[in-house]
Amino acid sequence: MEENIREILLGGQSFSWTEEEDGTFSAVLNERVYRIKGIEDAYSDSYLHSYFDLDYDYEKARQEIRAKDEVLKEAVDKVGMLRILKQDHWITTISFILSQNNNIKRITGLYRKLCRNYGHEVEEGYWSFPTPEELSRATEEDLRALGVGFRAPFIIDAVNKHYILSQIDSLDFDSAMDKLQEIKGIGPKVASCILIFSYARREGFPMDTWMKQCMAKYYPGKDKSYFHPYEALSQQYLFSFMRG
DNA sequence: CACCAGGCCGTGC
DNA sequence: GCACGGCATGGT
Repeated sequence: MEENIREILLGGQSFSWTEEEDGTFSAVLNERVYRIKGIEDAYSDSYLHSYFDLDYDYEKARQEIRAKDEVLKEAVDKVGMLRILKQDHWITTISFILSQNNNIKRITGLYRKLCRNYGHEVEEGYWSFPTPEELSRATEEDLRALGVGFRAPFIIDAVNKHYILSQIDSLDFDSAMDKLQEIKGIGPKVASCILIFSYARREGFPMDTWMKQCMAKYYPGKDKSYFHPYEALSQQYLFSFMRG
């Protein structure tokens, strides 16, 4: 089954990627520019090997999710094959703080403004996402001027508490959720996105507006435990299905 | 003009 | 514990 690379990179789990005119996807990660056409381009690079979680059997997971019920079958067949990325903790944290009460297009725009204004140029025209230290130069007023709105103080708090992100790996899921929510602007939904999309915690099940609709319509009375042990990947298929 | 977008915070009960 | 209004911005 061919991977839905566009949905994987642009469908709402990452805001780092740009689709170029020729169909190449590019992103600044790991202090350099990566350009790929498909997953096959990731196998020869150790950073991308981890980033695309190539050691996990997504085909098997997909088949088991597909066999769960008719809704998931339709979702999986329509969406194709998804992966869940293992992204940088810091980048993912700020990305999903930006995501609250926002849409993917505008989140991507704000992400790029942060890169252009506070990151550094690793190649002509390609800017890195700012480190906590780089972003600490920004005041709340600076961030509001960029257009992040009421999320400005949340970003400042994340800069001040970024050390939290190195403490997550040693915690169980519930403790990790609580720990991330010590940062202002991070609630249950954003915390679960961070745990899924950068800590490979497959039991996360973010409930955004799309998923609330989905659960009310197709899974009344059920919760994330129904999807065990594929909570995160099932959610990702359903999210793409609902938006599609 | 309204309502929505990968929600959360502060307040009130 | 749960319900509610407010919140910046841009798109429909």
